[in-house]
Order: sequence, then C-alpha cells, then structure tokens
Amino acid sequence: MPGISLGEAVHRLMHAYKSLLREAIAKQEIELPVTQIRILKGICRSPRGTAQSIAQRMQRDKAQITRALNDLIGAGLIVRVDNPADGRSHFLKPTSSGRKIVAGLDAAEDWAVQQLTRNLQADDIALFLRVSNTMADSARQILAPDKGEP
Amino acid sequence: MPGISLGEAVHRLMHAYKSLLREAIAKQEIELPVTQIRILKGICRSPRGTAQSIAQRMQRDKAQITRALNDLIGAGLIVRVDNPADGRSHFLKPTSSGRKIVAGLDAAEDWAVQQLTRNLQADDIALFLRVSNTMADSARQILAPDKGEP
DNA sequence: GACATAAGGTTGATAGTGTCAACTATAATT
DNA sequence: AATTATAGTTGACACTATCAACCTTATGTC
Repeated sequence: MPGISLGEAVHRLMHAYKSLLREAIAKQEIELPVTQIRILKGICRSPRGTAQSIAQRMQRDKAQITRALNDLIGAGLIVRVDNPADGRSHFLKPTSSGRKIVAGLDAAEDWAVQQLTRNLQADDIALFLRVSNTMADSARQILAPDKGEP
Repeated sequence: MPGISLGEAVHRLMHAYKSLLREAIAKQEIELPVTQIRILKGICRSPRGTAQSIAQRMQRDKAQITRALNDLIGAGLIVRVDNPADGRSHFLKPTSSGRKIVAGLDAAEDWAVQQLTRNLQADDIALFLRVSNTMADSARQILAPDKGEP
C-alpha cells in the first residue's frame, strides 16, 4: 500500500491489534476492557507500583488510571496497600484472581501478536519495536520534557 | 526499553502520535476530532468515495462513519452527491472549506510525523511502514477474510 | 512551629471512539 | 413477483480520554 501515511499506518495497526486481542480475550472468556488489561498487567509486572507510576509509564491522565483501578478493585483483581512512607499514596497488588486472569491475558495477547507477526521475520519485528519506541520517546521529549523513564 | 511487548509499543506510539497531532491541530486552530480528520482526508484523496468504501478502508463500523459524515456535512466541509447508479448510495465530496481545512491538517500531520521521526533514518521509517502494513494485512485476513483492498 | 507550595489521588463533567442491533429503501437474485 | 442482500441510518450503550476542582498529605521555607 504505497503512499499510506505514518499516522494512517499506526491507526490501522492499532485497530488490527485491538480487534485481534478482543477476539482472543473473548475466547478466554475474560471481559475486561483494554485499558484495565494493560493496567492489571503492569501491576503484575511491577510490584510496589502506585497510581502515579502507572499514569507516568502509560502517559495517561491520573484520573483515568484512578477510575480503572477502582474497577479492577471492584472486580477483585487487585488491592490497595498503604504506602507507609507516604500517607497520600498506596501500592497496588494483584490478587490471586488477578494473577490468574493475567495468565489468560498473556495467552490471548500471545495469540494476537502471533497472528499479527506470522508473515514477518524476527529481525523485522525487532526493528519495528526499536523504531516504534524511538518515536514514542521522541514524542515524550516534546510533550513531557522533564519526565524521564521511571 | 527492553522487553516491552508489541501491544504496549503500539499503544505508546498511538498515544504519542495522537498527542502530537492534537497539539499541532490546536496550533492550526482546527477543532476536528481525529476520526473526522481521517475521513475528511480520505474523501479528499479519493473522489467518488462512499460511506461504504470509507468504512471498508478504515475498517470501521458503518454507523460510526455515518455519524462522522453527518458532523462533517454539518460543519460544511463535505457534501453528499447522489450516486446515479445506486439509489441507496451517495458519493462524498469536499467543499472548498473542506479542502482548505485539509491543507492545514496536512501541515499539522507533517509536523507531528517530523517530530516522531526526527531521530530515525529514512530506511528505518520505510521498514516500519512495511512491517506495520504487513501486520495490519495479516489481521485483516483473519478478521474480515473476504474483504480485500478496494 | 507556622505557613506556603507541591504532590498523590479522587470526583464531576464532558467529548470522542467504537460496536451491536434494528430499521428503511434500494439492488440483486431466484 | 418474491426473496435475499446491501447501503446507509438511528438508537443505545460501553469504553477512552481529558480538564478542572477538590481534599489530604508531604515538602520546603522562614
């Protein structure tokens, strides 16, 4: 598809990925929206995370993170744990249900990524990731110049 | 950022691109949401397009396309033209206001893409586009197997 | 210790995105 | 002529995302 813009390519890919993921998640009989999935995975991956650190890593408004956390807590997938060093803040921990869900989500995402990449070589994918991350980092330097990688 | 998943990379890039585009569009004093922008650009680029062909190319629900078209018509940026060959369908044409807006949008998008790609070589970008389009095409073969490229 | 400023998180409000279902008018097929 | 399919529309709803204002707590300054 010659001449397709970078922006259009990103839109198409985003939509393709989300559609495949939604299908895979439905097969796992999980019913979480994609934002909650990303947050839950992030919590499993980084112990002692806070709403603030999640918002920073995902570059989302803290209000949105708070709402998603509330839904995940309501669903029994994570819990808040007081941060003894800062009374304003709390750590977020997955419950055993949460961890179980993430196992299914990992399988779903593996399938989706497998479908996306089935006509590609490993070094193409590696370059794609490098280029993609370079672009996101370039943007971050403009949009939030004083916030580095936590 | 080692170990970031493909999905997470796509999310980050999508968000980075949208944030830069929003900033650039604000500078142009345009106030269109991103979906309307994409549709308007598509209409300018392909004469005799219909709601159906736009929905297919963007892989969006026709309901969503119809609503965005209605907003664009309401804003005076496009018009509907009857399709003499099919009474159900109509072609979509930009107005002179619409074409003018697209000139500003092109400038905004050029700026956004320039910021994203400033730390990259041209062949990296070319490979990124090739890989991205290959992935989107792979997904399309699964999600809508009988719909090829119009 | 008192006061001012900043930060972590919350809630309200709102706009935009996206999908599914049901419908109408028209086209295509039998 | 009857049936099936399609283009487009509208209703309904969930999800995403941002901005603003607020409260509680932390930090910094005097």
